[in-house]
Amino acid sequence: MAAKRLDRRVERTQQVLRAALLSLIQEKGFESLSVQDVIDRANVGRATFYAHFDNKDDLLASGIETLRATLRDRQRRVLPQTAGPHERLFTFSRELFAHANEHRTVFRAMVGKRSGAIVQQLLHKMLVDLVRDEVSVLRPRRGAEAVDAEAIAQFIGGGLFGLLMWWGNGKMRLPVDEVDALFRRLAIPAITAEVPQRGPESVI
Amino acid sequence: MAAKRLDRRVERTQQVLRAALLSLIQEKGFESLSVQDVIDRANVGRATFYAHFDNKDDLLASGIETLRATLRDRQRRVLPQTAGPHERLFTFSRELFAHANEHRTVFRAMVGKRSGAIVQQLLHKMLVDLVRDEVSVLRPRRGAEAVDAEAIAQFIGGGLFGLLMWWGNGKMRLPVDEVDALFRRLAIPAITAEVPQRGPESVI
DNA sequence: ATCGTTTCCGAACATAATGTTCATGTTCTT
DNA sequence: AAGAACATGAACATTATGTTCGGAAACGAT
Repeated sequence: MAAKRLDRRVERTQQVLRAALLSLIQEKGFESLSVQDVIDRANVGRATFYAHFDNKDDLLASGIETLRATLRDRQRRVLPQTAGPHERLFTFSRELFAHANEHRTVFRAMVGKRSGAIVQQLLHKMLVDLVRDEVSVLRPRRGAEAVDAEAIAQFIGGGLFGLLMWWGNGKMRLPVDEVDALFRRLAIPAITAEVPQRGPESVI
Repeated sequence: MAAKRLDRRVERTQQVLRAALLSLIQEKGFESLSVQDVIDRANVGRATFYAHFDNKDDLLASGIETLRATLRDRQRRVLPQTAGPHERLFTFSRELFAHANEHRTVFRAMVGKRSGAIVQQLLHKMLVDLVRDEVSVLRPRRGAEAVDAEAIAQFIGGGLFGLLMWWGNGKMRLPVDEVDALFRRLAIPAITAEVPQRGPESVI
């Protein structure tokens, strides 16, 4: 947890490596991109790379971690402005779509057919985590429902992922607000349906 | 479309290659598995492999195609027995979960952490396709709603994928019927919510 | 400013997989 | 039975991977 102050050189090289990866992804996609490419672009010794990361995938994972942090910050910055409890559920989704929209070039390169699978896997996991946070807060532990809560998180997280991929890889014709609204319209009923004794409105 | 009668040899080698792939996946996972491994196990010449498939991934894709066909057959066999219209929506889901349950060893090896990303990508796509078929049938084209229909398919397909992964990679504590029921409870409200003028019951 | 430590470099190296080619032999189909 | 289609296997060029090591440079602390 406690972020130990890292050696300047370490921070610098890791940063430059992530940057190189990002720029290369936009050019060639993740799959067709070698460690050699990265260290060339980053101007970093081969041995140095392997001193920091196990391989390509490890570097990517570190990059995704950065993204997650960025999204958290965005959300924190916006959260105090949203008053209604209706908007408070899945607050992150709006920021997610907005972020994807702003960096659409990078986004497309990352999750497009060329870059593919591993990136998507990591993104999927990240989204499920985000959803789980909200779902578990929303419905405190009540014994047997714990299983269902996780299932719901998996379902909605997966759905969000699918929606995001489709929207992002398509022409992105829908504006951010509309995809987000669409997501909410799809996700919220799924939650409420799992609590039959309450009406849809009482959940928020 | 029309399945041309293939040369016996062709059919045989492709089949033995797919079988070799499957058994190897269970041992090492898909990622850490070379073309060399496959052709050794299959007892097939190197040149022969590349005469049939472009690479590992291509072979895998062919395998998934087989799976899809299997599922289709299962569904066709069971469909006439299901009477109520309630069970007619997403009929394939039950067969899907059942199939995963029967071949849980293979399933786990395929989509587990070791095999990973590409397999999941293909499976995801397959599920979305299956869902789309049902959703588009359910709500015929009505102009502007076409966009939404695709979005719904993506959402539900993604959700199903998430659910399946979670269930399959976990301890599979829930019986088949319950996961399936869970899926329906989550998916169906998502559909009906998109047609506000109708009540939840009228859709089925 | 110096000193001890950490990191970086860069080149070399062993290993391993990839995808192609070709001459030859085998097995289909008709 | 004959010609076409397929399989073989070995060789080959290419490319990437991850590791090693001595020496140089940058760092943090005092």
